[in-house]
Parts: sequence; C-alpha cells; structure tokens
Amino acid sequence: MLQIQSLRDETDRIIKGLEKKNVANAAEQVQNAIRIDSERREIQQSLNRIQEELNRLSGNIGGLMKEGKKEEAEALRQKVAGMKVEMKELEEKSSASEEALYQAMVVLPNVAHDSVPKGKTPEENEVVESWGEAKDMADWALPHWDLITKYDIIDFENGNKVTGAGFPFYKGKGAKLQRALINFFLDEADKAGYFEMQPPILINKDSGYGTGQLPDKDGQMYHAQDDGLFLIPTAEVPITNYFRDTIIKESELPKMCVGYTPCFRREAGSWGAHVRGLNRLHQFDKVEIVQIAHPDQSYAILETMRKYVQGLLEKLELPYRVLRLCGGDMSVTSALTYDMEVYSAAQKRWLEVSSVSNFETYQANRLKLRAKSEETKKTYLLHTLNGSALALPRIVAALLENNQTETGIKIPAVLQKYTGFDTIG
RNA sequence: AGAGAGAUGGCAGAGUGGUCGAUUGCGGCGGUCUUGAAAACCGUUGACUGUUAAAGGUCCGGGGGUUCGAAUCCCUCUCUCUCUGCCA
Repeated sequence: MLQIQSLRDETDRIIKGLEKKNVANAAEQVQNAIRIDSERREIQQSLNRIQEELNRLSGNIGGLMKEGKKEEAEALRQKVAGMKVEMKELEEKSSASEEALYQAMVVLPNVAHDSVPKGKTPEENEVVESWGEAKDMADWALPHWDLITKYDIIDFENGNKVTGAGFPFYKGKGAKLQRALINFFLDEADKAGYFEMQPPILINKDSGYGTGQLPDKDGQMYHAQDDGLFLIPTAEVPITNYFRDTIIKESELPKMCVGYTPCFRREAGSWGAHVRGLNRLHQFDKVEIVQIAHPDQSYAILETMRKYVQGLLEKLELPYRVLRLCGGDMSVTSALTYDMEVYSAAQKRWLEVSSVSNFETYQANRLKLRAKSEETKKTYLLHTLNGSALALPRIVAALLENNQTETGIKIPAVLQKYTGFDTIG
C-alpha cells in the first residue's frame, strides 16, 4: 500500500507513476484519497480533544473520591457520562473515515519507477540486454512435452490421476535433474552471500496481506479453509513476512535471504494451448532470493540481483534476454520489474524464467518493516526486493529442448557434479 | 486430542479498577573516572499519530463489553507453556 504521506507530499509524481501503471482517473483517485485523509485528520483531532477532556475529568473524579468529596464526584460523573455520547459519535465517524481512506488507498497499485516504459501489453516491454545465440534447431528437434515422454522423465498422466492437471511426477533422471538444479541454485546463492532459509509453505492471512496477495488476489492461492491458511504461491511470501513487524538495525542492512520451496498456483482461467507441458503448472519448484534494503540502496541492489540471475543463466548456457516491463505488464505491487526470458528453440518462443522486482515501500508499509536511523533515531520504511533464482519448470523445458541431440539430452557442465550423469537418453 | 497455567517495553520480570505508557534488573546509548579497557557511579533508552515545534491522542497477544476511569473485571478468538494421550 502506498503511504498517504507521499500522496500529500509528492502528489504529481504519484499521479504520473500511477498513470504509467494505467490506473484510470489517477489524478481523481489521488485527490480523493487526500481529501478523505484531511477529513479524517479533522475528525481525529476533535476526537482527541474530547478524549483529552475526558481523561482530565476522569482523573478529577478519582481525586475527589480520594478526598471523600462524594457529591462533587457524583456531579462530575454525570457530566462526563453525557460527554460520552458525543465521543461515541466521533469514534464512529473516525473509524468510518479510516475505513474510507483504506478503501481509497488499497485499490492504488504501486507507483512505477521513472525508468519504466509506458505501455499496456507485453509487446511494449523494453529489451534491455540479451546474451547468447537464439538459434534455430534441426527439423527433428522436439518440444519438451515430447522429450519428457520419449525419455520417460516427467509423467503428467499419473499426476492427473493422483491429483489433477498441472501436478506432474518427476521420475528417474527427471527427478534427479530437479534435485540437481535446486542444489545448484542454492549453492550459487550461498556463494553470493544469501542466507539460506527453509520457510513454511502454508501462510496465514496476515502474511498474504503483507506481501500483497490479499485482499484481492486470493483466487490465485490454494486455501486450506478449515485452518485459515494458504499454500504459498512463492517463497517471497513467507520469507518477506519473516521480517513483518520488525525494526531492523541499519548496520544489518541489506538482509539477503534465499529459500527453496514448492510453489502453488491455482492459475484460474489462464489455461490454453500455449501453456502445454511445463510452461504452466499448479505446483512447481523455485529458488527465490529476497532482499530488504535501505531506500537509498534498493535500485543498486536490484541491478545486482538481476546480474546475479543472469549469471545463473549463463552458467547453464541458456540464451536469454532481459526485459524491463512496461507499466501495463507489471504486478500491482512492483515499482520496477525485470523479466528474464530464455529462448526455447523447439517452441520458437521466449519463456519467462525469472522476475526480479523492487517493491520500494509498497510491501513494507503493510508489513510494518522498518529501520531506525542512527542519526535521527526515527524509524522509516525499508524497501523490499525479490527475484526468482530460478523457477525450475521452464529452465528444465529450455534445457531439454536446447540441449537435445537425436540420441539424448546433454546436461550442462556445471550441473554434472550435481546430477551424477552427463546425458539423459 | 484432554486437563491446567499463561500472553506486559530488545530480553527478564513487577503490577488485580484512579497521574501506569507502566516499578525493577539486564542489555543498548551518552557521560564521569582511566594511558586504554574493565569495574563503579550519573544520565538516557518503546511504537504509532499529531504539530513549524509543542501540546494532545492511541497502543500492556487480537477483537468486543462493563465503568466517569481498565494492563487490572467480563466475553470471545489466537498463540505459548506444563502434564496426559498420539505420532513422523
């Protein structure tokens, strides 16, 4: 959630940033929130004055009682009881205006960073970098959904039977490849200074709210209703929420964490021909990096995070490009997002394998994730960032497709010590 | 899952209706002393809101209630601990 303070202080910048996110009537919405807020503060102030008076008189009653002046105390008590009606009214007004402000604020997405290109569709994303050769493949080259059947390493049929669509079994060398990738990603993150965590994969409502999945995107998460818990869509949720309601020492910044988890997404209404095979699943594995940063450092850190992810793709020898997402393709909570896409020659398309974002204070505001300044002793909101490093299924798809020969699939050199084999076939 | 106890500031731990936002200890920070450090002593040390700054207001697990007044009484939810049961 945005901070009302920044709507007041930087109205124009906020409106511009929201317009880039294609918010309809951004100026009106912002002005409306500011208006509600100033009404809210007025009500708050009258309420505070009444409370002050009431506190004072109540104290007086106590004093009179002690001195044994019963009649005076009784008279005062009746006067105060009358004031409570007025206070009750103000309290109701106050909470109504708080609710109105919340409603006005919660619908606003994060403000796009200056560098975010305008645009509505993925076609308007900006390619900022690319690496490797996106070459064509021979006629005999197969898409991964045929390769996994040919080598019997991933089994959708039995996943269908046991659970349902989008819940495959990984088998034999397919399972080993998954395990190898997870370990490779975790080891690399460790070397880069990330602190490894194994978070819970069920989260409560407060956590879903903290990182922005709730209140409105609960349809994307699996819900364990009896217990009020949700299966995580990404490790971002538990790891970022680990820092919820905390005040971090400036000397401990930035916090760098990495975690491997399965991820669960209902993906309601997003199925079609282009999501065959591993391109979209209900359950998949991902290694996620999260950083908590000082506001002055977050954009430099965002760059190091994306370079880190690019390094992983290079070690895996996968040709990729980096996109700076346009306002219309970014998530609600993000201020700037880079997507990493790997080229799949056999599918002749780019596959998104990682998304690295800076959320600035949008999540931190809900999380109450703050630091305390050494100098001014004041608390301030931190910036949260995260990125996939990396999501497994599309990496597997790209590895299978790009490294296939007529007789088998070659395992990239860096992975061989993890898999224990150099070919699937 | 059953029975009981409990939830207070970074931590420990007082406080059962009236200057309690909260005694005290530890820790942290500043200072005195010291060549330096330790010890000792003195001071300081929660968050949110509000204001130019103040004043003021809110917060003692969450929510609701009683009362002129609640950390303190009542209801409810959540969580923790101990014992019993069960079990990777």
